[in-house]
Amino acid sequence: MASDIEHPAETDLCLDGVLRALADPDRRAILTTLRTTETLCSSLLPDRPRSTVSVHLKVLRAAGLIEQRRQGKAILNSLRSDGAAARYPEIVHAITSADG
Amino acid sequence: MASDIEHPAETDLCLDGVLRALADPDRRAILTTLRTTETLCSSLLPDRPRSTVSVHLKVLRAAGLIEQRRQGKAILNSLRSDGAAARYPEIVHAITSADG
DNA sequence: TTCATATTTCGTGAAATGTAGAAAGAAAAT
DNA sequence: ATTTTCTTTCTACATTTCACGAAATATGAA
Repeated sequence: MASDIEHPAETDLCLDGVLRALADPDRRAILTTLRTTETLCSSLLPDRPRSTVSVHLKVLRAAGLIEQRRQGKAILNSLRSDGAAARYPEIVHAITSADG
Repeated sequence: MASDIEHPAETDLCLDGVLRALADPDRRAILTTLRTTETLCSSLLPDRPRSTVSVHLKVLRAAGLIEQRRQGKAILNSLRSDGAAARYPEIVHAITSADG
């Protein structure tokens, strides 16, 4: 059973989704972490339950901001360079480099 | 009775407020209009009741994105250059110039 | 002051979002 | 096949957000 992780095409992204995804401090914190390291779901936001972090990651992935790929049992999360960052380069760069 | 319109100081602004204000299509449409013309509340978003537009303007003002000043009976809305645009220049510029 | 204009606030309901525990899914090791 | 590990979905609930009409406020004119 291939557990495909769905990543939207760049053309399916919309500014609204990107901005709503970015309008949450926890999700921006996730992006800040991913800027320097590929990280597992369980390592991001240690103070939140896994299910909560998982939902945040789903929002970020649907917005085209991150990429998730399975590696063994775990799933590696990283910034996605061909998605929102490609379609709205200035916006994504400005916000993800603004720090928290 | 002076009805002061409160504009937050630049130092009181926060990224979260700015991004949440920008994460709404109607509010971004307002900003797009204000980019070229000072406009009355009643002229922005003709398809929405005044009360709704008024709340959007309040959110934008609290985020430091717009300035409101009374002129006679009406209130003129314009982009604010010393607020969010000064504190988060790249972000605000990137988003407000991305258009819809 | 009374009236007209322009906007804001209030009260309410609908929709979206965030949180979290429990159960289920996916992959590797035994 | 069973167990273990990591993650996601399910389900429920609380909070937030948004929209709208009605009433209230602010200003200028008659």
